[in-house]
Amino acid sequence: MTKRKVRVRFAPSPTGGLHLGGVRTVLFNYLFARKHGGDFILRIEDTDQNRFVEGAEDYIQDTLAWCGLVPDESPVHGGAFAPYRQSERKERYRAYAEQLVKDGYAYYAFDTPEELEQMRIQFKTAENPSPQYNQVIREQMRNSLTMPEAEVQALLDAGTTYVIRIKMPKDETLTFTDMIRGEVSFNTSQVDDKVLLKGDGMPTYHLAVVVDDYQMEISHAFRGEEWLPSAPVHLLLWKYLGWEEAMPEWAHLPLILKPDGNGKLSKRDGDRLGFPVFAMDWTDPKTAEKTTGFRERGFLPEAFVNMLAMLGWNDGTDQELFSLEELVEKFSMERVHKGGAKFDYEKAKWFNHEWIKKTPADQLLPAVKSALLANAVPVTDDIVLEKVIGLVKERCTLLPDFVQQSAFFFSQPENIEISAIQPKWDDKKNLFFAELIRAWELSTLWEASDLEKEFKELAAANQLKPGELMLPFRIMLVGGKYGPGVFDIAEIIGREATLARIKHTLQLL
RNA sequence: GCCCGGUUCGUCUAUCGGCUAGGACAGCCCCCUUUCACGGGGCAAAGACGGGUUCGAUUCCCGUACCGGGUACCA
Repeated sequence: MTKRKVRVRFAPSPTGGLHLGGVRTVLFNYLFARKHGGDFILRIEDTDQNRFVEGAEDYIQDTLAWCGLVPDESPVHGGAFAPYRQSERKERYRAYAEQLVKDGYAYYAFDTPEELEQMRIQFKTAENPSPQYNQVIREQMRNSLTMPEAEVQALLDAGTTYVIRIKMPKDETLTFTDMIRGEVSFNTSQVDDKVLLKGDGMPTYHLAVVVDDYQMEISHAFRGEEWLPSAPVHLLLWKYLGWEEAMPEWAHLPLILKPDGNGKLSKRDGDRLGFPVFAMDWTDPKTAEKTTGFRERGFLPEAFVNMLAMLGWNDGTDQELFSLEELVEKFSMERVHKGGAKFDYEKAKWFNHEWIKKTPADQLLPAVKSALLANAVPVTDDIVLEKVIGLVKERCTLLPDFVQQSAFFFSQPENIEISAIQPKWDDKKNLFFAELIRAWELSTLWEASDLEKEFKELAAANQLKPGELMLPFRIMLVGGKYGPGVFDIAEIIGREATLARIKHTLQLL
């Protein structure tokens, strides 16, 4: 291929939330574009007016923004190749379809949906459960190949609804090179006469994708593996339209599969198995059905993107944690795996945990703060919050985990799990804490290390093992058996709160 | 059915003919920590099957099996 400016596109149909596989396709497009100094385009493929879903396009834009995969050109970002919605490009497609008819590469078909259905029933056999509108069958259908020219013209003049179908040649071998799979071949006799222009005047995907990729000067076309079977149609269209030289290079990405059983991952699997499939929350405007997304589950976009990149790609080393910048630098389509990958939510969580650990507390702060506020944790002081985050983040896998791990820093725990200490509670311990209160009321220092030293010295003086006292102390401050080191907690919540919590619990015992 | 694609530990994967088949997640055990984690150490776990080609195949070729995708006036 001649070297030309790299221009790639993500071309979703706005029919609902953006699924994992979709975001991964975006990611690979984005990485490839950035790596080669090219452009990343978002094009909305809304040629099926029956499937239009309110809000879906905004959702796609929001998802890309959240992931940090912002397009250079899109319906909202504009660009030199606007418009970027196929519905707004409608007028462009018909002329090409008509041209194909004129050149003998396509034809008019007047079959009604009922007639098509009847054809499928009529020709259906055990060996051929789904008959196609192909080189053989088309001879028996109502189209400009079988009907006299005058009749066709009369139908056309009368404004009869028709579609334009591609005329697949007989027994030709079509070969192209897929960047991931290498050479792939098809025999045209196995491919049916796909509809190019629908009865409502809108193009099908097949026509639209070729026309738009050509007009938008797309250099590389990446899409899911489910498109591989229709590649010969696209190949032929590029050829018939006379644009063969400008055809993009193709890469068909492997599918993301269900964790259990078989088949490609669907939203239903997430509902069934309890993990997100969409990037962000999505509410179906018609059914009001709500689906949770990775963002709302508490994933960091960095982790989400990192996880997706590793689903089918690796750099050949053992490295698994990559920032977006590193991915841009190291990504190559040739290293994308051919086989589908079963989605593993546990591994996805691991990525998030790793990213929470490696992200500095101050950068985590906004996300953590909103998670805490959403759960009625009264955070006011960002300085304190930042310290807390630094202390607890290694024990948080998802953002909401910060709620349990840090709520007690900001308010006295409501439930004190005294059952954890009561069985082994005695007067000696009671006395120890009474003395501890007195000692700490007077102590001039209030740092974790000093507190721990005093605590242990006092324990020794009372002939008690520090270990026996640590859990009770933790329960007093935290309310339960969790959280970071107790003396760190005491340092942060301060003398007043520490002593108040000890006293409070002592009264319960 | 037909067409296309795929096939390494339970899962994600490394290996571009030399392998005692490596890593990660999950699992199990130990240490650390008298919370829970983090961290450290260890165990267990794989080349679908059958033929070739080759001194040598996980790697190349063929067949079979299995899995996936497609087979719409949906993308």
